[in-house]
Amino acid sequence: MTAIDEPANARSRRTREALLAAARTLIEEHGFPAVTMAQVAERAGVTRRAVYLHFASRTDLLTALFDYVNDAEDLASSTRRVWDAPDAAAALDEWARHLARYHPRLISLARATDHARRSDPDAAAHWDLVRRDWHAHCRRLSEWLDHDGRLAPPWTVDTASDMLWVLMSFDVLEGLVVDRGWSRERYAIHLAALFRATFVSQADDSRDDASSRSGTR
Amino acid sequence: MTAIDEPANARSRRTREALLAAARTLIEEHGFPAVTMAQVAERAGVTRRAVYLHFASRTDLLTALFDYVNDAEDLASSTRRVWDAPDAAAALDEWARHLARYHPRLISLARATDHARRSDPDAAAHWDLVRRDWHAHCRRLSEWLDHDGRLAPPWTVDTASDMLWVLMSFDVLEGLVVDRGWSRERYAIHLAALFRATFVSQADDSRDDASSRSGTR
DNA sequence: ACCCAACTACACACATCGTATAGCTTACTG
DNA sequence: CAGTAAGCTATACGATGTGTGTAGTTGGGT
Repeated sequence: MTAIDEPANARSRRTREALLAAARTLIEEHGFPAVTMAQVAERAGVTRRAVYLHFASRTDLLTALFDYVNDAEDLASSTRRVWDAPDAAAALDEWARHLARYHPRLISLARATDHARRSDPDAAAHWDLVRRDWHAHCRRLSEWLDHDGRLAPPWTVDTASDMLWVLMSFDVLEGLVVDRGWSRERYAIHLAALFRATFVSQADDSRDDASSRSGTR
Repeated sequence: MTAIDEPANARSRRTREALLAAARTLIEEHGFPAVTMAQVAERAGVTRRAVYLHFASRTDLLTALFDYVNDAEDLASSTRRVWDAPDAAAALDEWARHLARYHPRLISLARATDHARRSDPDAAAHWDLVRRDWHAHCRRLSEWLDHDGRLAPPWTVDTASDMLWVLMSFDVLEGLVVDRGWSRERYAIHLAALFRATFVSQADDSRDDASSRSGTR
């Protein structure tokens, strides 16, 4: 899906990258609504018409950019730590750290995509795919917690998944990190505290072998 | 502030109301980006030009509409229950119920305002005022909890206020109630559970006079 | 019956998206 | 090292939407 036009010209590939880079910096500087195709073209050093030779529409450019950044920023290595955790409770901590580590870089693009999806069905479809994927992660965490017997009442796998999922909201992240000036560190710590207090039941932690009992492998 | 143009004509007042009602239903049906001034005018039965005799811009119409609905829906009576609670922990429960009771009616308008503020400084300013007001509520709750000696670690009044504030996010509400199909009841219960587990320390509830000790009056 | 505010009818300037078309340039290929 | 096709430019166009300008018409209040 990423490499549909793979056998493209060298020049073409360069222009495409320049357009994506231009769009990215412009969006991060001024926000998506303020960024026009003309501006992207100008910053990339091409004609406005040329942009449409690479991207069918403004929305198409945005979604391609989102995927591009998602790939470039090495999402996989950040989530691996979550699934490598010894038990579900530790995984939840890592999940909070992952959100604090990885998502801040996506804020402006996520905002842009969220903005676009309100007026464009294509953007909405793309955004839904991304969020569906996130929800699967949250479900996996909830199931793990449940399997370890540490899912606190009144939570079920379903409700915990949903709640974890909405807590990934960029509104939450942006509100704290941007509007209220929280550091990523502070964000990670307090989000982890919220997760733990809310979803993790106080099991017999005195038994030190508890972690080995419930490992993944 | 609401009645700046109070001495207006009877016809003028009727038209203004018709425009607000038209805009409201249209936004709730199709979302703000899809609603044009021409459509609002048509539904209200006036000329597009006439809309600009009542509202300086599309943003102005939106913010006026937000305030109008906020007043009409009787916000005050919904929040009163929070501050009438016997103690801070109960107030937090009421706060969750308030959010589940009152905010769903505002979803489309809040989405619209949030959308508009990305591209319009005036909308951003108005939205900031509303959110500042919300933050004050959250701070009051946190201070009450702290005063009752039931603010759980690692929370401080500052951090708890901020976290409570971002949890008011319409992303959270919309994600659960719209995307995941939660009922308001379910939303209220689980939000209250999250609040309680996260922010309220397990105090000596056995002492039944604890509530009387920490009342507001 | 009068008058002024409120509204209409219509035209304009401007921004932005997306498309069309003819021609020029650059990179690959034989 | 030419030839050629892909990639790009230059320029124009249609469609929508916002917000303004202006002259004329209507209706509510006195």
